[in-house]
Amino acid sequence: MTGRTPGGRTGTKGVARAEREAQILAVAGEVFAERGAALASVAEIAERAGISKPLIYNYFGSREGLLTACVGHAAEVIVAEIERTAGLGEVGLARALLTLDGMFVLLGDRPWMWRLVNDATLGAVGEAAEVIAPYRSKVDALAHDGVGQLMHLAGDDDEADVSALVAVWTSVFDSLVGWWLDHPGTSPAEMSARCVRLFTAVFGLGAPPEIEGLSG
Amino acid sequence: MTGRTPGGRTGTKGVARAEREAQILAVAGEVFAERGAALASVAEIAERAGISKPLIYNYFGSREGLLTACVGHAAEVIVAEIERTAGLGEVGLARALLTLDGMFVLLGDRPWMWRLVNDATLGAVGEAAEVIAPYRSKVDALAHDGVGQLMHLAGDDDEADVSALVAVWTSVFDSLVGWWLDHPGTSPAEMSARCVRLFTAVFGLGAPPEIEGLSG
DNA sequence: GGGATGTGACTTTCGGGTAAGTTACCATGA
DNA sequence: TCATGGTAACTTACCCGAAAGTCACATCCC
Repeated sequence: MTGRTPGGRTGTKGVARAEREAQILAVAGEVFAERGAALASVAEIAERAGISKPLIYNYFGSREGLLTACVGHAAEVIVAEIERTAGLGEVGLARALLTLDGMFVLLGDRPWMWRLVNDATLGAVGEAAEVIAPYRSKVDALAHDGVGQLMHLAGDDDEADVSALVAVWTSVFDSLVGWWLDHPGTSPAEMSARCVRLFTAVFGLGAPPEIEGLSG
Repeated sequence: MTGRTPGGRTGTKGVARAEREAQILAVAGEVFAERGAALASVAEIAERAGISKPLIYNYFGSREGLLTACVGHAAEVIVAEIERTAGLGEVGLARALLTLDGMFVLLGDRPWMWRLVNDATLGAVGEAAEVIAPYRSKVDALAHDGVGQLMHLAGDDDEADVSALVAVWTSVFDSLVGWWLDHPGTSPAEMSARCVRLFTAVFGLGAPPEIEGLSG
């Protein structure tokens, strides 16, 4: 008697387990990315997926489990793409542009993946942080590799300098992808062309002049 | 009878209103920046400040009011500094380096300010978003100005290209400041010197070669 | 009919916010 | 100098809503 059925139907809808799981994962990825991983509620995910909250717990055990699955899947896909382009044999700016281009193509039909993996609130304690750490390490190592080559060419082998430039490059990459995601309707090819123009313009400027007025 | 005093003393501690307000503002700024604006709880702020939660509501009305005060103050200080260095008359990379240097000096004794103003979770709806929007606009306009000069020199006046490069430059600035905040013990002068080295190394590379294998 | 799929209604926890009362400081009058 | 009362500063103990997580039950397909 407790489980009356006034509004919605209860009982199975004939959706296979694997299919439902993939659907939840996709919807959850979008919501986590849109609201921020720490702020999204599983009630909203359930609503957007057209199912009830307990079903999500039935499939993923906990909110943390769901987030972990989303983040793990997205990170794996993204890192694989970065590794692919890094292994193509190009160096320097050419490698950078190839990596960007590959990412634009990859994210074409799941733009939320990038936002999810780079969510700032993931860094907090929790299972998701542990899941994403190794992927972040891999990406950092690849960036360190590429940036190190460039810096060596420029005659600067200071380890702290390389570390700082890795942070900068990672951030440049993120901002270009972010800008692209914020301007839908631009094809990957167009965006890659834009990146080439920007790189050419910026790197064509030459070294900066002497600066006066700095502290110290 | 209700207001018993089992553990801590109740009643005034003789702290003047202005002093207490400044103390709460400073502690709240740190906590908001550390946990993320959307995730920090006023209970933790109260605990770290050594006072009770209702006192904060007495001073700032609501959590939103407290956050707004923190963000507004921090944004004002930071934007003023950026405007100061932007008005110094330098252009291009020299202006960029001066702005960075000024920011390092400014943030020396309140490093949390940067993280707070650039908190990603501030963008969500709420009073704090409205408070920070005009400051963000100002900074964007200044960056747009500087980047536009550079791009014009390089012969690229495409508005979308400029917009994208503004995003990139903002992000580069943020990553350099962030790296510095993550490596305490480095003086502003040392960090500025590092920035000069990095800029010199990167911009000395020259334009990228032709790339093959891009999409499209 | 039995297992897989699915749900309404519930409990629990946590954090924002409030009501009501307590204590210290300080001015005033004698 | 000392009582006295008013006010500013502060706290305990509570309320309330939102979101995580659970339970018993309902439905469908073979």
